[in-house]
Amino acid sequence: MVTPVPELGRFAEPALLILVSLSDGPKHGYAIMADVEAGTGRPLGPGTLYAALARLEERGLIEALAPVERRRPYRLTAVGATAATEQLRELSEFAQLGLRRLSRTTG
Amino acid sequence: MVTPVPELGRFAEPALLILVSLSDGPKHGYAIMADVEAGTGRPLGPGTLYAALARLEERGLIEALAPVERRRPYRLTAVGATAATEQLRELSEFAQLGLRRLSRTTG
DNA sequence: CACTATATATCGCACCACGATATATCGTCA
DNA sequence: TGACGATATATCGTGGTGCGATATATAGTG
Repeated sequence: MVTPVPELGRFAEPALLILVSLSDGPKHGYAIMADVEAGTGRPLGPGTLYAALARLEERGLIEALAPVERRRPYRLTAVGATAATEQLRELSEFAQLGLRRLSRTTG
Repeated sequence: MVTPVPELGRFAEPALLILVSLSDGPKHGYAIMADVEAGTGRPLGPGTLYAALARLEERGLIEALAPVERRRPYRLTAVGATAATEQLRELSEFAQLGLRRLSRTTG
């Protein structure tokens, strides 16, 4: 049997998943989908992906590179890298706090 | 000046924020709001809170205790604790991965 | 030649985050 | 006592967006 633990909504913001994927180096949409699914075990469908990419570019966190064949690669901007780093730091801190508390309770 | 780094959407799922807050021990809504804001620096308004509480109870991740005065406290269930722990572990792992990648890129 | 993988795009629905607003009680200070 | 701020819960409306479904097209492979 799968799903031993009930779903607790989303794992992380699709936007953050994308930024982390791009922190590896520039990638195009389809590669991001594959990378995210491989890295987190959760699928990131095209509907979610391309909408999020458009928003991230619009907000200057990523930027489009010259298309190669059919591929439309994106690169993390400095602003995007900073934003992602900050959010990940806070997220990590939060996760540690939560795990500490939970292990104290659960034993 | 504040906001040196642009907003990157939500910080974490309100549901997870609530579960972590309750991992400390039972709390009522208003106390959760204060706790979350104190712990993460981000406000959790009543609209978000009470809707999320209802959903979490419905799904068996938290349970209501007997009201005391005006207060309606909630407690984390065993299922909720397991779900939260699992999600936090994944989140932590993801954050570490992201930070490792980003520090490699940024230098 | 058929089928799968690669690749991007868009639509529509449903969910939900969240500010605003309402209501009520309690404490306290003038 | 009366005003005010803090405590406490509830609900509504709207905008944002997650995400499955669908469409389209090309490249590779058996």
